[in-house]
Amino acid sequence: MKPSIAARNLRDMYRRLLRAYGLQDWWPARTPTEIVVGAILTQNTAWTNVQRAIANLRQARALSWKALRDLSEAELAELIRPSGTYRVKAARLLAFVATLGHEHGGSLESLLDGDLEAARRRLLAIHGVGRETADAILLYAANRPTFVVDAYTKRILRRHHMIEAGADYESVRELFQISLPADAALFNEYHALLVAVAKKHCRSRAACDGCPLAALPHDASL
DNA sequence: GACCAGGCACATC
DNA sequence: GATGTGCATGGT
Repeated sequence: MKPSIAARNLRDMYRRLLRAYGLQDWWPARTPTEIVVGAILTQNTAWTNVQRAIANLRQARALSWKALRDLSEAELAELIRPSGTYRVKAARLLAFVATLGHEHGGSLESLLDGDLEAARRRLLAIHGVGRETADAILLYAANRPTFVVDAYTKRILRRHHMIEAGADYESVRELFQISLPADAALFNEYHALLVAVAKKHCRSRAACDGCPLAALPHDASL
């Protein structure tokens, strides 16, 4: 697909979703610390379970870098147990805290500021931070214009013939980056709208009925 | 009871 | 570079 066509399709899709669902206000005004913690805890996990874990951390007054650093891995694991894969995630949270302390003087701003792609590479170098988590942290905690690609995003774009089967993360992200203005509020909203439409209309073939994207060329079997 | 959810690291080919 | 596997909970 020619880049100009893909760009037009992406913008058309956004207009349809926004008209159908309105502003989603995803991951609004919370502390950057809580957003980073949530981004790691939500890896392959339903958001309701992440909220339980975050509630535990808040209850334990552990939602700050200093408090997290002072917890043992076992203590942290116990607090975040409801979010699943808790031993893995405890190690990842502590890896993030350690990197922040050792290489950025404990300043999240210094980690996330500066050239966007450079900041993204710094995040990706942290154990436990992959592409989606890095982009979520940059977008939601620092308001940087990087698009968060998830399984829903790929599925919808695939169904609408906008990407190839098996398209990798970076190529899908790049499609958004080059097709849309670099606007964090837009990227935030677009991603939230994709999740909303997928949850409502992509669970089964029959669920396609009433989908705001049904008028666009698509293949519901994908 | 299977399947999924706002993935990632690691091993293997 | 692509594919397979372990991690582990709570909801449907």
